[in-house]
Amino acid sequence: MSTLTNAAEVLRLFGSGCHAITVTEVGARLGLPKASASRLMKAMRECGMLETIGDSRQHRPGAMMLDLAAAFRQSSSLMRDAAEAVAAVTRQYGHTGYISIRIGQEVTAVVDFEGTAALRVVSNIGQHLPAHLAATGRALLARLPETDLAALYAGHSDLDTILPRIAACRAQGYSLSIQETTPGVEGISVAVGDPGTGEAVALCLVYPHAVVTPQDRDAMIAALGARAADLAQRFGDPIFRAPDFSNRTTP
Amino acid sequence: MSTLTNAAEVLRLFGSGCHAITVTEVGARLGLPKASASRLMKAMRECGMLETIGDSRQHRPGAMMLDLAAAFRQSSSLMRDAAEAVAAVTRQYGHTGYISIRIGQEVTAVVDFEGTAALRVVSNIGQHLPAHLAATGRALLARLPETDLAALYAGHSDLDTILPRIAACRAQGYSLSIQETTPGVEGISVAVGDPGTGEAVALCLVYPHAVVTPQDRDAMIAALGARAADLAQRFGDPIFRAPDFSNRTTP
DNA sequence: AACCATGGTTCCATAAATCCGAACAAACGG
DNA sequence: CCGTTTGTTCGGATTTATGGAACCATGGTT
Repeated sequence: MSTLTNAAEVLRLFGSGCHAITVTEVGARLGLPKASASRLMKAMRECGMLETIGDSRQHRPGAMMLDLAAAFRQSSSLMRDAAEAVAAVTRQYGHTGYISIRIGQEVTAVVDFEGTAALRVVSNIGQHLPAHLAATGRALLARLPETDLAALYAGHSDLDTILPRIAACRAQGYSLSIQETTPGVEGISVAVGDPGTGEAVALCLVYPHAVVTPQDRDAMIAALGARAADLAQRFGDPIFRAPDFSNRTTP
Repeated sequence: MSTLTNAAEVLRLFGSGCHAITVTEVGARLGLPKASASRLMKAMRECGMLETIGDSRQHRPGAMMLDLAAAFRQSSSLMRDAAEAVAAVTRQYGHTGYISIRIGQEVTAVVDFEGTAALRVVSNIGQHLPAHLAATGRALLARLPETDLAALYAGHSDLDTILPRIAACRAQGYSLSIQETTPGVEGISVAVGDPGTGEAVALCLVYPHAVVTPQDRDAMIAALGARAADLAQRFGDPIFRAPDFSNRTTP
């Protein structure tokens, strides 16, 4: 089914900052003759997968993607309930929260809740980060058996630092990110899973480093952990480990 | 391109509460032989458009839809800026806000911002409402020339009530919904457009009817209208009309 | 254990769609 | 207006998609 594959490749070009694209660009990036690119994108327009922006030559994903992303979120009880839990913590503390999932070596945000606090965080839905470099990613990786983790990162140049860091996160029950992905911003994350579906999500809060004391931070970790523990009990997650403050690191 | 059309039809089944679907259901709903449905969905799984939920037979849209929805939102300066404007009003008043777009006779939400107030609103992204029955829809319809509006609703059974209602909304510069789509909930909406791309979005706030006084409501309408006016000026919207309280109705 | 129903997958000959380069059309900028 | 760039259409050979039949997997019943 080459047409479907080509269409998916076109759709996959939208990411990493690419919100709109022309026929010529698609042809160049996918190595398609311009006639093929033009015809494919015409067909994708006609079935709603793409749409043009006004009368311009720029194409973007079609509006149906809003429905599809919503259906994806709603398809999982775990994601739905985790989102509710994070929303509640966001309301409680006023900081931005979100839930993330892992896809291979990357994490991506599923839904976010903007806080009322001073920090304005651009939504990171649609962004993919290396999992080991983000609090959410580390929390999710910590759920993997050692063998699976080693296999996932086999041959990775930073293997020496990744494995111990994830192990520390696993022992601690949460992960912390200090100015790691965004200057001035700290993030805390706890992951929980559903053995019935094999899914796992990371619950996360982000806040400005400068305005949150260590005591505040611990309170938020505890709140996030309590919500996650509730989810873990509800879904019967055998891997879940509640945050443990007795051995502090920044994994 | 029949395969692409079929794939799009499969994807379009996700909506109106359908978050997951099996091969047999797809075959039945699209009138496809089960062999065709099976093969099509297998190909869609392989290119990431669909994924199964754990080991079950249930299929959902693939996670790539999160990226595509984000790209859709980011592809439009108007949507981005309108979202920021609504987020600010949500923070200011604590009520849930969102922006919507119109697709034919329907409206759908693009992005929402959950408030801190008592009202817990389930995200309506992924829901489609008849435009004329929603505040956002009426605000957007009010932007259409009379002839376009009449053509859009030609033959509609409620034409006698739709046209005057939209006209009233047009005269007033905003629309109001009182317990119309959700019991106990009121919504206010103002629409603004970008003549460069031909796009229009409705900015909207929803709040519990019981806790918001008419004075509060007017203040929120004014705040939303001021933000929309700023957008209208920035994008050069010749149709925009600021909220006008001198002739109150509930259009 | 054998059988049945249900849901899903694979096979294969035929039908339909796709492909690419060339020709053509449209849009843009000087 | 003209030249350049971008995008679209055409058509026959090639590739892919199709549907019914056969097969497979799973769970429940006798």
